[in-house]
Amino acid sequence: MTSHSQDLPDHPLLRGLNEAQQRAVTTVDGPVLVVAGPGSGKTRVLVHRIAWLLEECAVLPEQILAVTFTNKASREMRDRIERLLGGRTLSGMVMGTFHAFGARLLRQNPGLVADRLGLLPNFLIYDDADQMDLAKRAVLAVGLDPKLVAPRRMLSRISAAKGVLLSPDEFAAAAETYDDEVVARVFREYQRSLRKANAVDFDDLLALPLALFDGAPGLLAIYQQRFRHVMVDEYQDTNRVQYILVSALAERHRNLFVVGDPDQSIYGWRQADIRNILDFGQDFPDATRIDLELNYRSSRRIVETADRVIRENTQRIDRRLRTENDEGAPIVLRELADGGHEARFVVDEIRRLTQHGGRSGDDVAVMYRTGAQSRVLEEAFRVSDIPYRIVGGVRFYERKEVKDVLAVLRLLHNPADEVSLERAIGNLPIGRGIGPKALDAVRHWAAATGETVLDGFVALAPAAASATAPDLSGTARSAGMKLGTVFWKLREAAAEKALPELFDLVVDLTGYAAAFDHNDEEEMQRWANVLELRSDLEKYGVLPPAEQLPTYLEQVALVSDVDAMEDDGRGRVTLITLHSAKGLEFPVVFIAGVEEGLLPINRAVEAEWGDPLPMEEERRLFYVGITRAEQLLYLTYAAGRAVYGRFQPAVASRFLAQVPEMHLQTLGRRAPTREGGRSSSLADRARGGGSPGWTVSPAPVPDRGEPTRRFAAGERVFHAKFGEGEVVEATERRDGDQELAIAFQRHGQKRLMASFANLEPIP
DNA sequence: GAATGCATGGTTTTT
DNA sequence: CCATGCATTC
Repeated sequence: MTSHSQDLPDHPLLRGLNEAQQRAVTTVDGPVLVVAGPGSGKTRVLVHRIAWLLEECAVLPEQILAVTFTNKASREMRDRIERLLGGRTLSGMVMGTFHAFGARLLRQNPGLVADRLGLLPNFLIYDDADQMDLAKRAVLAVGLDPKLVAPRRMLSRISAAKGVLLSPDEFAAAAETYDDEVVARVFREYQRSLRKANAVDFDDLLALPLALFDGAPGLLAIYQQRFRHVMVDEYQDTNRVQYILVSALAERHRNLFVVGDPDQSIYGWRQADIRNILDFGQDFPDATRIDLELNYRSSRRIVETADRVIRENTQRIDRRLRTENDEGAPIVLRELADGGHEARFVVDEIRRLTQHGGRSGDDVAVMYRTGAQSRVLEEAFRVSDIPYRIVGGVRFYERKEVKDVLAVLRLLHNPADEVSLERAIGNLPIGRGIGPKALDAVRHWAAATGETVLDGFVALAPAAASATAPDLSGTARSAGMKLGTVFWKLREAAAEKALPELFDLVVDLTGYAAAFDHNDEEEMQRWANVLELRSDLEKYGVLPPAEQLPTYLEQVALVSDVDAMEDDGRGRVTLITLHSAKGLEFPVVFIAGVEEGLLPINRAVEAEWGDPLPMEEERRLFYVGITRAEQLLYLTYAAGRAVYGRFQPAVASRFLAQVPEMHLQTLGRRAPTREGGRSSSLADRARGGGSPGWTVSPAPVPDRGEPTRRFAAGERVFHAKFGEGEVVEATERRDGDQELAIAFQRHGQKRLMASFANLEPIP
């Protein structure tokens, strides 16, 4: 156990760090948990710590494994370490996402992977859309109707199962309900066809390395020996498999350093297990815990608001976020009539800030809960003169025209990829004339010969001079021959041509290039996307020819939208989901759609009674959004919104009730509605109550008919959500209501309004 | 087998 | 509203 901070208080690598940060940097032995609030300099700590290990502790780059949440984060971290160490080489240091690390591990051990897992070295990583295709085919294959058994739901059940390392057999054995059995059947079929396609999904990238270690303990020992220091960022969003993976890797040297913030855990739906961080001390009893609570990012008003909002949650480590920053500007709240007005307000306000407020567009981000909200916002930006970029939305690599071309490239790399084959046949001109019947015949041939389906088509090509060929006749045969010939030619080209030239041949020979109507503006945009793919490919020319295509395909599968986000100096405003915004920061942040049903999302509202956890996750999401802002924060919501093209009235989010009135500036009047006088809108009620702010929780509308019972301190009460509790304090309010502080047995102390809480006295 | 037109249902969040 | 899937028609 050595701590250098006492010996070297003024080391260059520690200069400018506060005491807690210095401890985090210099505590290099044993397990360490850093609980880092937003803006508390955790990236700085990670960067300095790695530099410290290399400079002061004689650790070699290849002995370090650092796992980040996005590739962008790891890129930035690597850059910063390099800058800090002035050009010292970091080669050998492993830094990237869990998924990238898993993929790399599998790629580095092709022999074992083939032996133990039955995957050939050219295996592909299936993305979300591929997984959907596969799940749907699995549903059909087990004789079920995809309309009744939603493939998406199957996929999420399968993912959840894989997230706790269950095989299809184990899942089937544990099935309790009929629905579980259905899932089990689909799961088994899904996994079978995934392997048959020589492909893995995202969950496999985490689970298969563990499976490999199980079957080959020697391999695990090599990695355990190598990684003297294992670091994990955004630890609150790791799932059980990721936890097991890092614990296994760090087992020998026991230098596991994790950084996270339980209050920013927003991936519960992806099996992220908040227990990983909450129970770290139990899992590693000798762990050092370091808290970073001082926020350097945001104004005091923003920090206090965030702190006040998150304190409502019951499932958290009690701590207080603080800052020494200036008070800053008030948080702006604005109600608009609908989504369109909201979008225009945002755009107008940004125009004002950029034209008269000295802001640049890239200082600004607009955040929202659901991807669907980006549509109206984008519309408003498009008609404005303000440049913008959307992070997320329809991903580049998921665009139909891009996926079509990628399908061919993937087939050239992995001929077993039937999802891509079907896609190519269905969407490219070269697939014309090949229907289900023809495909079936080729499948039969493939099953009989042990070849792939694609090879069945190639066998039809005269040039291939194959001894056997699928039994086809008539138009199907000639169509199959054409397809086979194209792939036969493309394979030859793939062996000798650089990627951009291969691309040219692909779009040419498959007839895809000719299929775009040059007079149609939309089609030209799609063609432009296809061409963007080509310029993408040009970057891979520096690699050895045999590695170009595989490296590219791997990159396509593992790159995220945030990763691809770059500052191009054009001053673009960022439109981004709250989830994607985690880890980012902007001087100016707008959070749009702060409404019941949206933030919190409907599902969480519906689940609330039976399960309060989703609601708490929604609140964390709001918290993440607030804490992205450095100086200016705008919160907007609409009195109504088009859902599925139908107008739905909306109510301000309950979360707004926690925004301290003293930090709030409410802008403008509410747009006129046709509802007449009575409205449950928060703004209306606040005005009606005579005080210009938020004093009451807006969620449930009080039943005016019943007189509210009065409560006194010491009285025992029952609450539908929080259960039994005791009134600690009862304060009379001017409006005749009571403000109660109640200590609940299971959920801690809460402040509730008597008229809203619906409390039952317990005698 | 392909093109066209109608019906239906789907929106959390992503590596 | 929009994307997808199915039925109808050629």
